[in-house]
Amino acid sequence: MDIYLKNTATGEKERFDPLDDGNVRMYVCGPTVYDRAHLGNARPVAVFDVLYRLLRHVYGETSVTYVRNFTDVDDKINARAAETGRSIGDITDETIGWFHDDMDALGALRPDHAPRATGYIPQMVAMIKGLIAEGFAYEREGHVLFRVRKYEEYGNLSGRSVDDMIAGARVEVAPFKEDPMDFVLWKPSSDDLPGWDSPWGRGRPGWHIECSVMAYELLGKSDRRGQGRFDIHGGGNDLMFPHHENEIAQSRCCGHGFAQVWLHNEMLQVEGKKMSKSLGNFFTVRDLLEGNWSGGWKVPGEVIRFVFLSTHYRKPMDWTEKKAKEAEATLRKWAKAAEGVQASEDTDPEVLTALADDLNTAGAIGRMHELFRNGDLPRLLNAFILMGISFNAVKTKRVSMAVRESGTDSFSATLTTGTGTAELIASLLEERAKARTEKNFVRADELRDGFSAAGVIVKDTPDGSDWELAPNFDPAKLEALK
RNA sequence: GGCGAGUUGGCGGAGUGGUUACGCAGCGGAUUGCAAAUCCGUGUACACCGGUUCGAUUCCGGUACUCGCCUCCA
Repeated sequence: MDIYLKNTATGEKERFDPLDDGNVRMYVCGPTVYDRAHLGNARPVAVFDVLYRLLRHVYGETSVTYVRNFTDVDDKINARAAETGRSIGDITDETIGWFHDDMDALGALRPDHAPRATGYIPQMVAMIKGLIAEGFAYEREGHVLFRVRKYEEYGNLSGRSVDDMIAGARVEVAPFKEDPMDFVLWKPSSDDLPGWDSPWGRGRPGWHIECSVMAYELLGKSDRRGQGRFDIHGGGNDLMFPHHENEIAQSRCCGHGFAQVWLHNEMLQVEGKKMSKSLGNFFTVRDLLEGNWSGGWKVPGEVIRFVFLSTHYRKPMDWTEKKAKEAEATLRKWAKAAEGVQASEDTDPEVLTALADDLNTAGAIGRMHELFRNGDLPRLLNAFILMGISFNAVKTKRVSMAVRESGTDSFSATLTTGTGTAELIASLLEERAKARTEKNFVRADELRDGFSAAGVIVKDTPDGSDWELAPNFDPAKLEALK
């Protein structure tokens, strides 16, 4: 089974050829932990989780090593600590816990290693020392800066030349920089900020060096030929420059071969616009899970995942409420049909081929629709497992997608706990069924129209009636049907 | 200004040098006491202008528009 991936570094879709079939190694940039993960953070997690699963499927579960870091030393974290008066450790611990919870909800497997930057400070210091020794970095006023001009291939990944970048670019000009493009490897910390002792005084690492170090320690070090190489480095498109460019510069200048294949996912938008706090379309994964967003309803994690996977990772993806509803409807339909069905042992070849073709998840989903239509439920389930999509929450949830009026959300809570309204609906449905058997169509129609007017959507199936609440759900009208 | 990505039917979204994506919505039918649900059927779209070709939505060039990055946001 050949996997093809579009390598940003070469611009070509290439056949993936791991350095070591027995240990396929992948690194993905993880979050800076100062707050809940927003929806945009979740896209690369879902995308690279599918790749992780595919690699495990092809090379074997124990033959893949996946690393995703946590940046737990950063000025944004310091700022958050200063604002709240809480300790940095509290904030990062809590945020890391949240991140795991939220990504678990999306059905993402935990990486094999989820290192924290602060666990690798001595290694960072060592790498920086090496860079200085070789003339690739220099110390000024407690800072250590990377000498970009010294690395000739700088800019190759993102296709930029150093001169272009400086012309008209808003680069930070600091008096101690030799060149405006030089970036920080180490910076001094005042007493109130986290810091570690170093040859350059008490300070903290720059952002980029963390990834170079952790990728080397956990992946590159095990390169059989001792060249510090590993297979795949992934991340969001926005990280390509400067973050990934800087990682490459640092690592290559230490003699590390670094990543062979670079993958970048495109950005996420919301209702056609960039997600931002000022536009009011900013929400976290948790907000979606709990119904605390503009749509107002609780979006199960698998629905979020399904929406992500229905667009190719290298295309901009627009989160819309309409898509979320469609995704949920599809999952519910499949979940219902697949109840009690055993997944097949074999994977549908077309699903696998689609995924192996540069992670064509949308194509794979298209094929899954066909499997459903053809009644090949065992293979549909197998595809679900391969893509990490479950549907437990969708299956058990009777109330969700349409509940969005602020006043009705409390009812959904009541309903899911099985008290009050749910019993009333059940008894009225029973009454209607009885009326129909007795050919009392006047009462049956009255109930049918009544449900509709009260905002209860009834779906009759061979096994009985299913129902859900519509946005216009009106408990008073329902009560009046008694 | 520099760099990059994209433009597919009402909507979403794959893919291909000449044959059906697929889903949703719509329409027609079956079914139904009437509905709903379900099932069956149904849609010839690929921004614009050139070029290559027997033939291009698919390759090449240009134009327009959209979006992203260049500011430690994935």
